[in-house]
Amino acid sequence: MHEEESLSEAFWAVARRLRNRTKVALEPWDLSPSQGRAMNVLAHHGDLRLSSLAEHLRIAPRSATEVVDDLQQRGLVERRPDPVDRRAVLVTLTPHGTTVNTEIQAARQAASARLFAALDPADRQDLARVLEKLRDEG
Amino acid sequence: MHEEESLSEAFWAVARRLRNRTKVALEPWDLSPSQGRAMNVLAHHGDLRLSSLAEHLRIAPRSATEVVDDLQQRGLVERRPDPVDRRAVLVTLTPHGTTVNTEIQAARQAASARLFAALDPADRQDLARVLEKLRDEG
DNA sequence: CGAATTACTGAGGTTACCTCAACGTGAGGC
DNA sequence: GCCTCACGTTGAGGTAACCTCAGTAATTCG
Repeated sequence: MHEEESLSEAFWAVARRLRNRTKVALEPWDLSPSQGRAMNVLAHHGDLRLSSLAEHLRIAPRSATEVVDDLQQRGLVERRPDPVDRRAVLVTLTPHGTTVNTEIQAARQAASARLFAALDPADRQDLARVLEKLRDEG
Repeated sequence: MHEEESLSEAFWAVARRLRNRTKVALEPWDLSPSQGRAMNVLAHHGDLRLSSLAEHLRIAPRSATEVVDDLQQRGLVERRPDPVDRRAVLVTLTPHGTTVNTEIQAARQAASARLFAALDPADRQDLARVLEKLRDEG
């Protein structure tokens, strides 16, 4: 009866630990959540219009302008005119931005690896299997 | 090599689903995160001084005053003088607050149960076992 | 041409916190 | 009984990371 409750409690307890570690690992870059996600979205999708970047980040276009402004000031991102629509702006990672994003992902991965390292291979496999079910079904 | 990365990715994907569901389930009460947690802390610990409630919530005492103010206005919580120290204030759930907290926990549990229901008992046990390790060790 | 779209800008608002300083009251040490 | 410290409250002001609304300029499309 209380199985689900303790499951979600345990889940959140682990999530909290994981979040703390990645937060600490990401502090050196001092990026807001949206800024970090923006870098990653751009790394995966290549150039994006400001409007579609906003959609990916689920923030208002007005806010995306500021996120990109900040990222651009730091030289992580640049604006280019869209060749097929001169009203539009394409946002791209600069080479430096690509490097930084790679570093950030590495730090993030290292942080979580340190937590999951407490598990033996069998546990990791169990966890991976169950998480996949939870992610895909339900 | 990429095992930890996908593990944490899967973990966060599941966390996101879980968070969305509980958020939706909790909307009817319109409580801030700290307010919700405060109710729960009080339900578990009984009376608490405002200062120790603040510690439990990891917020500043100044902010705890406001959280309790709001909860009190809604009749979920009441302030009583501490019998052993008349400077101090004890915060308690009212009967109504206890009821509401129970309802909230039920809604939260129902929301997560719907997700974890996708698992068969063996998977649930595996998950519980692995999460416990991650929560306690690491 | 006129309407719609794209992004930028400014102004102002929101939430959920924070710090700092001051205040009234009460507790405890000596 | 004094002095200092602790407890909660209050006010003022600040912050991050968003939001909406309104208006502008450039451009595209029917």
